[in-house]
Amino acid sequence: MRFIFAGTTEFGIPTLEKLIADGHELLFVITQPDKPFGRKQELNAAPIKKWAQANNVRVLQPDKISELHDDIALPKPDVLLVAAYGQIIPKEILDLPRHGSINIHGSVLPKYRGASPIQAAILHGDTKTGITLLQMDEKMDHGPILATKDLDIAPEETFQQLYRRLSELSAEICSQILPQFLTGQIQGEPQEHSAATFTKLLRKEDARIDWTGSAVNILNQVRALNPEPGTWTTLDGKVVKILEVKILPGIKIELPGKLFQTPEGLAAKASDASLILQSVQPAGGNVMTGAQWANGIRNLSVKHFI
RNA sequence: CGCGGGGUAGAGAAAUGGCAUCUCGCAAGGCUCAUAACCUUGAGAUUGGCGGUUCGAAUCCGCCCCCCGCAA
Repeated sequence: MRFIFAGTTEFGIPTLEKLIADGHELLFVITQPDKPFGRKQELNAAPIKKWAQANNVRVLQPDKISELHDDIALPKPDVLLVAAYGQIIPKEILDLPRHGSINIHGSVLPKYRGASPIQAAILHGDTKTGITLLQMDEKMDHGPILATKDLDIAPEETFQQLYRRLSELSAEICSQILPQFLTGQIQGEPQEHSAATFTKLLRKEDARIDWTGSAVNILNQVRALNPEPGTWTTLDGKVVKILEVKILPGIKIELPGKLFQTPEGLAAKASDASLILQSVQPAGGNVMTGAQWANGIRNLSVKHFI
């Protein structure tokens, strides 16, 4: 198989490595242009670009992928494989390769179409998710399904852990399914569109903790949204990131967001239970345990998150 | 020159020109049926670095190094 890969995040790396190990030919990689990043507007290359450079693979970084019409058409690739590219790809481009374009999606479609399927699964407290391999059409995550693979979500699993496991599962499914698709042994099955659900792009406000919510919801939010965009709340008007929490059953205090000491460390009250703050980061400060943070807070007993 | 917070004992924080303090941890001892308890004592600091102002600088001024939040 001769293929082109389009992707930006590290999600696609295990898949690329697996496909190359299987003997498939990677023609080149398409990724987003380098963008100013960080406090000093430093230019930072996307993870896929770094990987490609380290492996002597050609990298193209168009502002719009349609600029690459000829680059994609001329080498007559078998497929264009897309994973977390971050741009809408027009149909003219999708149809260029002999067998069209294939997308790897981090959920079992038609559930969680859109930008943040992995976060959505954790956020909703799902116990199962998976990977879908689908043929791309003009609508987002809408095309015929070639294959899916399920994966159980562990109760305490974080976004990063799940993300990594799903990226490895992607490598498996591509290695197994793509060759069969090219030889016609597998054909796409249309999705059940009436069952489709969608995930929105996560915004900063989605990551703010509502202390009047249930402890389980807050736990899921913390698991799903770290490190990006980073779950947060405020104390005395200053932002505090909440990186890791554990549920502490029982209600002792009425005010939501109220801070108090426990044998296991600093905790804060939610509506139906409390959360032990295992790892926090005040604005301007380093990551620390809740207990360490508490050592420096004056009048802790009258403080509460808002 | 994108906006902003910060560097003080092993950790987290006070102290805005005058003996460097508090909480946690650590060490020794005491009290308790018991402890995330309490009491006593102790060790641990060149206050990021260099220079300047001053009788006196963590504190004021200048330069440099480093860490981080926002934004992108």
